[in-house]
Amino acid sequence: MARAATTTDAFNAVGDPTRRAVLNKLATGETTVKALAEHVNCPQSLVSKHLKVLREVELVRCRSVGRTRLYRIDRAGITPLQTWLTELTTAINQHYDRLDDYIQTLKADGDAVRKGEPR
Amino acid sequence: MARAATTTDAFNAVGDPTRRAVLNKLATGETTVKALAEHVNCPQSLVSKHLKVLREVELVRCRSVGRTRLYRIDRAGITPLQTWLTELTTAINQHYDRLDDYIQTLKADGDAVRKGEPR
DNA sequence: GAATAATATCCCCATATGGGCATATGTCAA
DNA sequence: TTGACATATGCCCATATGGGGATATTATTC
Repeated sequence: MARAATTTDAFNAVGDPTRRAVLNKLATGETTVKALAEHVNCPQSLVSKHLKVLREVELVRCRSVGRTRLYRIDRAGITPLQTWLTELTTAINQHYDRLDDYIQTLKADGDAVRKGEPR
Repeated sequence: MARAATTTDAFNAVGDPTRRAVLNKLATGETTVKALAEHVNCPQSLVSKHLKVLREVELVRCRSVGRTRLYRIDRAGITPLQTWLTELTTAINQHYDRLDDYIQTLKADGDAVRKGEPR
C-alpha cells in the first residue's frame, strides 16, 4: 500500500491552498480560466488541473461560452463540508464543557513549565 | 518544485478520511490512543502519526495520565475551518441567485444531451 | 482554410506522505 | 530491577499529485 488516493472527496480538494483561492474567487461570480489563472497567479495549465479536481468533487461546474469556459461554484458540493463541520461541533459542544478549553490551557501550560516541555 | 507541503494547515489535516474519523471519535470525549486505533481500525503507530498531524495543526491536544495519553479536541483549531466555510458561503449567497443552481442544472443537462457529452 | 485565442491534456519530475514494521521511550506494577 | 503495557519514532516503500512545459483540442475570426 502507499499513500491513499484522496482526490475523490471535497475535503481533500479543499485541502489545497490554491484550490481554496480558486473557490474564493469563484464565490464572487462566474469566471474564466484565464482570469482565475491571473488571479491565483499560476500557469493556466495548472489552474485547469485544479478545476478538474474541483469539478470531479462537484465543488465547481462550468459552461462553454464561445471559446471560453465560465466556471462557477456548485453549491451542492459544499454541503457535505458544512454538514460534517456542523455535526462535529455539535457533538463537541454536547460532550465538552465550556470551561474545558480554559482549564486545559492552564493545565497544559503548568505541566509544560514543570516538566520543561516545549509548547 | 514538486508537490506542495500542506500538512501545516487544518484544511489539509481534515482532508484525510482517517483523521476525520479520529476527530469524530474525539468529538464524543477524551480518548486513548489505543481506543482510537481500535475505533478507527488501524495500527496504533499510524494513529499516533495522524494524531501528531492533528496536534501540529492544533485540532487536537493531549495530556498524560499514567502511561496513557488522553487526546481531546482543541476547539481553537476548528475555528479557521468554520470561518473560511462561512465566509465562502456568505460570498456565494451574495453573488449567486437562488434560482441559479436550478437553472444551471437544467442548462447543463440540456447541453449535455444536445452535444452527447458525458455527465 | 489559415491564424489566433482559450482550455484541456499529456509527459516528466520531485517530493510529500499514508501505511507497515520494528524499535525506542516512558510509566507503572511486582 | 524486571516485565508488561501504552505511545511515539525511525526507517522504508509505493504512489498520489502539485507544478512546469509543450502540445492537442475546440471555437472564433478574417
